[in-house]
Amino acid sequence: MNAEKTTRTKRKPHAELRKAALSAAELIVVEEGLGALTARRVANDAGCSVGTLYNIFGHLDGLIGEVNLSTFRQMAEEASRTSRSLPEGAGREDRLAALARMYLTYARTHRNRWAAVFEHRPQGPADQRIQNAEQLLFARIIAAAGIEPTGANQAETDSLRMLLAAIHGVVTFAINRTIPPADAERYVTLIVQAGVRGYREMVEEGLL
Amino acid sequence: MNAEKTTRTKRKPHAELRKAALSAAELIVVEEGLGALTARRVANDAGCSVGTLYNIFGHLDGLIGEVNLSTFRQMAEEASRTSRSLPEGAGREDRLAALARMYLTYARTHRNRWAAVFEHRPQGPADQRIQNAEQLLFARIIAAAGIEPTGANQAETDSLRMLLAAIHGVVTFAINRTIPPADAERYVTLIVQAGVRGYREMVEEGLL
DNA sequence: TCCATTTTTTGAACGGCGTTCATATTTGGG
DNA sequence: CCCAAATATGAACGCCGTTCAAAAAATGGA
Repeated sequence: MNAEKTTRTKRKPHAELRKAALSAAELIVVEEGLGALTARRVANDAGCSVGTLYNIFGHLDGLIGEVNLSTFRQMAEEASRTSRSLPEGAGREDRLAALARMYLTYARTHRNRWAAVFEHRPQGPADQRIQNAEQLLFARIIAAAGIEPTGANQAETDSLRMLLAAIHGVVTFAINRTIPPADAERYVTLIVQAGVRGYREMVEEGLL
Repeated sequence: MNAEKTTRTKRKPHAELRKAALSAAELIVVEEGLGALTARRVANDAGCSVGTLYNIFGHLDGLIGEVNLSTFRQMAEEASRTSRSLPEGAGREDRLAALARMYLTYARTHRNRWAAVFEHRPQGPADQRIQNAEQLLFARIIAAAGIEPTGANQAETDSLRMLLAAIHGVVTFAINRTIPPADAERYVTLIVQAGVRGYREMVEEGLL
């Protein structure tokens, strides 16, 4: 007997509800932070029961993961926008500095979204999609900086990753008020300049 | 009438209980992470009721703050230990690189404690003691790097703060597996080298 | 059309959370 | 010894994430 015969077609794959829940969740995170996101509130705002939410997203982590995915996509889009707004002949240092300032501005403007991404790091293998989105963001930034992602010069990509990590650190400290927030913009610009110079010098010294 | 007369001496200022609760809380954080720290568990482990915990610490945040304070102190102690273990004539770059590796090692060895410090940032003015402890840690690191904390050269202190932020970013990304953990030690060393060179060059260029 | 079957939705329920508070207990000066 | 002040208690409140039996809705064949 044909097994295919008995499989029923899935009805509405709760597409609309999924979107509604996601919008509700994003709104809550944006306005009140990840801590305010609860299953009951999302269900209420989306107009369904908590059980239905669990049918759609599995666990609440799934919903949070979706919100964070969209945050990474938003940041990647912002990086592209920043890149396009730069003058054609801008050098690498200027491009990187502009992207670094964009990252700082994003973190400040979308503070809760930005924080949520780092507050909630799933550690299972479920975190693959997030990793992918993060790598995509980095690829976009590296491309926006005007570097071809040819695997030829691994040292160059490596040092760019390090620079991004360094920028992230400065932004984190600025948000945490570990360094004076007023200095943050100057700092991110400086660290790009220092990083570019340090990298260049180390290449010349043959250290890379 | 003498007001002093009517004030009763405080009995046991729950000194022992406070210590017991703190030890219990630290053990829970170290072994299971900040998420596992609950008032009921601490009360149970310390041998008191939840209400008593609230009498001692005000809110649970107070208890968490104490744990985080002790983490900063532990890290400051570690920085001093690392400094002492360096050869007498070690240069600044080597000292900073050693301290950066120490920071990475601490984050890995005491992962839950380290994460707790950044997971829980109080934003009220209650965060003053944490800020102080953090600044103390930085001062120790800067001293351990062999720099006199004279206010003379502000640019030097500024750039060191930036370097610490950069190191923090690399360590964060390594812990998050945003950059390959296997590369982390090399990365933190490299970023110190690049930072020192970039700073030096920018001073020569008159940019600082 | 109608009904058996599958899929989806529901809301109550469970245990645990932070926090509060009336009550009980302990304390030390007179 | 007694009593007022300090301290400790544990039950209670409203919330949380999560589960699940039962209800409701949707489907496809007769």
